[in-house]
Amino acid sequence: MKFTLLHKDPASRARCGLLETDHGPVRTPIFMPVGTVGSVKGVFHRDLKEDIKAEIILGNTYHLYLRPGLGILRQAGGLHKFESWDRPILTDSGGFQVFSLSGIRKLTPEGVKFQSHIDGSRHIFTPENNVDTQRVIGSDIMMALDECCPGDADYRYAEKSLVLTQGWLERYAARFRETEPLYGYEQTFFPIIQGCIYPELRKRATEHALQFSEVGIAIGGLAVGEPVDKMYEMIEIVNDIIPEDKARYLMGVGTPVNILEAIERGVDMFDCVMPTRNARNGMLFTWNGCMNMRNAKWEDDFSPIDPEGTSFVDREYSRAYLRHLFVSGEMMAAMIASEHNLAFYLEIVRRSREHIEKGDFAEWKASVVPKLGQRL
RNA sequence: GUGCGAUUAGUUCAGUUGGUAGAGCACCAGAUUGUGGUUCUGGGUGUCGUGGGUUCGAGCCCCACAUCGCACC
Repeated sequence: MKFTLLHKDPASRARCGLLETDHGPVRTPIFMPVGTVGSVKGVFHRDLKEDIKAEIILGNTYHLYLRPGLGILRQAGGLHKFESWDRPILTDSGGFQVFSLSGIRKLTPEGVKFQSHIDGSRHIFTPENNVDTQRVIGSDIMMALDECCPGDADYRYAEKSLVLTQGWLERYAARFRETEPLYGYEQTFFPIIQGCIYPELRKRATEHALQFSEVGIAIGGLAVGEPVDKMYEMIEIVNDIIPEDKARYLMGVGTPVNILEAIERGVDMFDCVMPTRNARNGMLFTWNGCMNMRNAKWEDDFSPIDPEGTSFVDREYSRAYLRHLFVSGEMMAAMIASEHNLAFYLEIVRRSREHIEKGDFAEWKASVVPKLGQRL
C-alpha cells in the first residue's frame, strides 16, 4: 500500500494525495462513510459507488466480532466478500465502542475486558487478538487498539491513558509484523495519536506513533467533548510533526465546517457518523446550511430537496414529501436523507481536492464556511 | 321509550374533603462527531359536551339538554 502526495495548497497546509490499495485507489482528502456492522445504514452499495461516489468505507471490529462473529467472517472469505464491497475498507479497532457501548469494562495492561451490549457475554480485546480479528475481517486499513481519552480528562488521567495506549501500540505492531493477511491482498495498519488536549502529550504521542506508521497515521481522541478550538490546535500540533508522506486520518470528525478546517490544517482522511445518523433524525446538510426536515415549515415546500445537490434524490424528491416521510416514520425518509448527506460529504472533499489542485483552497474555504454553519 | 355509565389537550386517560387542570403517546422545537435505525433536552397546544343552579369559589355538587356506549322494553 502506498500514499503519494500530489498537490499542496499554496496558502494553507491543505494537500491532495493518492492512497493506493489492492482494492483500488483513494483520492485524498477523502470522507469515508461509516458502515459499522458491514452496512452503511440505508444505502445500497450501488448508490454508494455510483451516486455518492464513496471510495472507501468503514467497518467496526467490536461490532463485527460480536456479530456475525469471526467464524462466519472467515467462512465468507472476509468482510469484502461478505458484504459485496470491492473497494477499500478501513476498520476501527473497537476500542472506542468498548468505552461508549459496553456498560461493564475493565482496563488492564493486558487489554480491555468488557461485556457485550447484545447478550452480556464477557470478552477481552488485547492488542494481539485485535490484530488477529482484523486479519479475519480482512480490512485494507486496520486501526490500532487504543483508549479514546475523554476530551475533558485532566492531565494526570490523559497521561496515564496515553502510556497505556502506547504500550498497546507496541504490542499491536509486533503482532502485525508476525502475522500475514488471510485473503491474498495487502493490509496495513494506522497507529493512533492520543494525548487529549495537552500539547506536550500530543507531541510525545506523535513521535511515538510515527515509529509504527507505514503509510498513514491517525489522530484520535478529538471531537469527544473538548472545545473546537482545542481540536484545531491539536491538529496543528501533530501535523507539524507528521512527515508529509504519511496519510493523516482524523478519526470521527465531523461537521462540514470541521472537515474543511481540518483539511486546511493538512488532514487527508475523515469518517463520521454525522451524515448518516443525523440523516435518520431528519437533518440535512447543504452548502447553504443545515435543515431539520421534521420542521413544520417544510410542510408545503414543494421545491427540490437541494437544488445544488449532486445526488439523484436531490432532484427527484421535494422537501414537503421528505418531511411527510419523516413524520410518517417511513424508512424511505432515512434512506433519502442518508443518500443526500453522504453525497454532500463526498462532494465537500471532491471540491476541496479540486480547489487544492487549482491552488485556491484557502480562499474558497473561507467563502463557503459562513453559509455551511447556517440553519435553514 | 326506560335504566345505567361516559363526555377533561390532537389522542388515550388521571384529577383528592369544591380552591380556574395533569400524565403517556402524538405534536412543536433543540442536541447528536472512531453509529445500538438510538438516546437526550426543552415546550402544554384546554370554552373541562352545552345551558342553567347552589357556593365567596365548580372539572368535581344539583337540574335540564345533547352525543356516545351498554342493558332492558
